Amino acid sequence: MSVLHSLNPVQRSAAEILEGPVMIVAGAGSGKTRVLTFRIAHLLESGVKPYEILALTFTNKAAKEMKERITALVGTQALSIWAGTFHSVFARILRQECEALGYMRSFSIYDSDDSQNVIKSVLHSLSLSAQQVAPRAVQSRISGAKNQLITPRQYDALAKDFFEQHVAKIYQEYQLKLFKSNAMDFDDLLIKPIDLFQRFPRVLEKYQYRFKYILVDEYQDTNHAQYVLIKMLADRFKNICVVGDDAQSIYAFRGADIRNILDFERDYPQSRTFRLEQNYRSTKTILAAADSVIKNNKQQIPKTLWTDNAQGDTIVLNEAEDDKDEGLTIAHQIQDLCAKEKLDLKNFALLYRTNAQSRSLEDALRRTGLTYVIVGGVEFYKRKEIKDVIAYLRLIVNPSDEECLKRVINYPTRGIGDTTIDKIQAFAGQENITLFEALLRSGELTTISERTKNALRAFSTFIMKYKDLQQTLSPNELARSMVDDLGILKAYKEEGTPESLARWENIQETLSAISEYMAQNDNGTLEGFLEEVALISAVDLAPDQRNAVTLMTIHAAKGLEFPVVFVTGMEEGLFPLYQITPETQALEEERRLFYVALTRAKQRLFLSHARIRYRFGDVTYPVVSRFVEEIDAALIERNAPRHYAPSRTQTDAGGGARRYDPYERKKKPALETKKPAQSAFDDGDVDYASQSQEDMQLRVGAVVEHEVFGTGKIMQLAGRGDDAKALVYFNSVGKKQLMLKFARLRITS
DNA sequence: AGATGTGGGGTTTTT
DNA sequence: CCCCACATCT
Repeated sequence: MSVLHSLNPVQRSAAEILEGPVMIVAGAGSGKTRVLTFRIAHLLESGVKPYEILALTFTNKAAKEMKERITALVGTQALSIWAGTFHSVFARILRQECEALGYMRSFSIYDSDDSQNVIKSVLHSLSLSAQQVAPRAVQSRISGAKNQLITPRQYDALAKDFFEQHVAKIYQEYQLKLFKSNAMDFDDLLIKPIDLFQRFPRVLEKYQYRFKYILVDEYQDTNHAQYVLIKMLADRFKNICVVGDDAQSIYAFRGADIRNILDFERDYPQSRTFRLEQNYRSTKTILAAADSVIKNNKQQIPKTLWTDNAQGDTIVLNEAEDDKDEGLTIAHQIQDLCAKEKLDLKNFALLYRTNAQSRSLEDALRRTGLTYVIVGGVEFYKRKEIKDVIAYLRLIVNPSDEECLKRVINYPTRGIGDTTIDKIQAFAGQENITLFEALLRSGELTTISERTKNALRAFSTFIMKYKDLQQTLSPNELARSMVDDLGILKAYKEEGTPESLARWENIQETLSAISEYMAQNDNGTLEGFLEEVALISAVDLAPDQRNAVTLMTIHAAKGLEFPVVFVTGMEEGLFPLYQITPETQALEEERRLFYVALTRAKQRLFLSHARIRYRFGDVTYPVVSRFVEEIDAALIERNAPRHYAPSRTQTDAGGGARRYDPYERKKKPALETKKPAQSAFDDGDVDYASQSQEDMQLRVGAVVEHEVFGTGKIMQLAGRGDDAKALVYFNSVGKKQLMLKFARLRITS
C-alpha cells in the first residue's frame, strides 16, 4: 500500500492486517503513533468509510494530532473519523441516546469537585460528619465500584464493615442525586452506555455496525468499564486493534487494569500480536537504564527494546542540598547546555512525581531568568471565578443541576444563605421536585422572609431570562451579556488587588475561549462548549510552540518526548511515593512510572535528589530513591553537589534544626558513629542517644527486625528521647508507627 | 447573613 | 503548607 512504505517490517504488518483482533505491544518510542496513523490511513485507502472508524485515544490532543496526521496522508475525509477519549466519545453518544435512560440531552457532566460536593451534601443529609467518613475516601470507593460495574445494591451486599455499609448508602443516594440533577459524573460516561447497550440491544447493534473498525490507544490504561465497552462494540465484527505497553501502565489508581492487556490474547482467541521493539527515540544509554529498572518488575510481558541510535551521554545524577538547590542546579545545567550545545529552552523538560514539587523548581527558573510553562497544575477551568461563570452557563442549559444552582445562588451575594437553601431543599424533597423547581415555588413557603423571597425571585428571573435569551443569542453573546449583567467583572476591577485583577483576566479569557470555540466549530452550541470544558485535560491545554522549559508531572508527560529530561525528587518516600500501603503492586506501578519518565528522554537524562526536602511544611531528610540504585551503575555519573542555594535549615521556622553535615552519610557506612544520621518529620533536632538500646543507628531506609512484625524498613523518624517514633513499613503488616522506647528494633542493614 | 479568624487535619498521580 | 470546617464577631 502506498502509504506504508516508510514503516519497518513489523510496523508494516501491524498496519496492514486490517481484519480481526490485533494487539500491538509497542515499547516506548517504538513509533506506535505512526503505526496507528498509517493503519487508519490504510483503512481509508481500502475503502472503509471514515465514520466507520472509532479511534479511542488517551487525550483529546492525541486524537486531534492523529486526525491531522491522517489528513496529511489521505486528505480531509479523515476529519469525519470518530476519534477522542473514551469520555468524550461516549458523552457524545449519550447526548444522542440518553433519553432512553431517562436523562435529558442537556445533562451536565460533573467533575470530581462537583462529585465531592454531592457526596458532602449526601453526608449532610444522612447526618454523617466529614470526620466520621472522609468524603475523599467515599468518593474513591464509589468511583472504584462504578468502574467495576458494581451497583449500590451489590455494594451493600458485599459490604464487609461499617464504613462500607456507609459507602453503600451514600453511593445509592449519590446516584439518585445525580440523576435528579440530570447530571453524570466521569464514571457515568462509561457505565451509562453499558447500561444503555444492555437494555437496548438494537442501540448496541446500531453502534456495532457504525464502528466496524475500532482502535484503542494506551490499552494498558483502560479500566474494567472501558474494557467491557470495547468488547461490546467490537463483538460483531471483531475488528479491534489495541495498542499498548504493559510497562507503561500507570493509572491503576483510577481503576486501570493491567490484565486487560495481559489477557488480550485469551479474550480474543483469533488475535494476532505484533511487538514493536525497535526504539527510535532514545540513546542506547537511556534505553539501557530504563531496561535495567523495569527488569525489577515481575508482572510484565517479556520484550527487549533495542535501538540503532548512538550510545549517547552518561546519565547525570545531581545531588542537591535542598529543593531550592535542586532547582538552581538544574537551571544552571540548562543554561550550560543552551550555551554549549546551542539548545533551545523548548528542548528541556522537568518532571516530578507530585504537583507540589513544581513550586521550588519554578522559583529557581524564575530567579535564573529562564522561561517556563507548566502543563497541568491548577487547571484553568478549575479556578474559582471561572467555575462560577461556567456554573451559571451550566445552570442556564440545565436548570436541574443542583450543584451549579447552589454554587451561584448567592454569588455575587444576594442575601441568600445556607438556612434558606436548606429550607428550599427540604421543600424540594417533600414535593419530589428539583431544587430549581422548588426555588420557583418558594413563594409558597411561609418560613422564608419576604425580603429573602424577593432575592430568590430576582435570582430565578435572572436564570429564566438567560434561558430565554439562549434561543436568540449566540453562546458568546449570551455569556458576555450575562457576565456584564452580573457585574462581577466590574467588581473584580474595582477591587484592584493583583489577585482580583488576575480573576478579571481569567473571566475575560473564559469569554474568549467561548468565542474561540464558536470560531472553530461551525455548529457550536453552548452545550458543546460546556462539554468540551468538562472533558478537557491538562495535556490538551498544553501551550505548544512557546520557547520555554516544560514542567509537568510524569503522568502528564506520558506520550511526550524531549531531547533533555530532568527527573527530579529521586528520594524514598517521594518517588517511589509512599502511600497507605506500599505493597508490591503499588511499588511496581511507581517503577513503571519511573520507566515512563526515563523513556521520555531522547538525548540526555538528568536525575536529581535533595538531602533536605520540605514536605507538609516540615523538614525531612530523605534517602536516595531505590530506583536510582536499580539503574546499572556504569550508566550513571554522579555530579558533585554545587550548593547554588544556601541551606535553609538555620533560618527554619522550627528554629532548632541541626546544621546538616554533607559528608555525614559518606563518612559513616555502618554503625559506629554515636550521632545518628538524618531524619525527622516533626522536629529538626533529633537525638536518639538517650535511647536505652545499644548503639542503635536508626535512619530512614534502614532495614529492621521487630519481634512481632518481622522485617521492615524505616520510612520516617520523629521525636527525640522517650518520644522518638519511627514509621516502619513491615513486609507482613504494612505501615506501623512505633515508639522506639518500646519497639526494640534490631537493625539488619 | 456574612465576614473574618483559628484550629485541625491531610497530604499522589487524572478523565 | 494549604484547604476546610467551625466559631465568633459585626
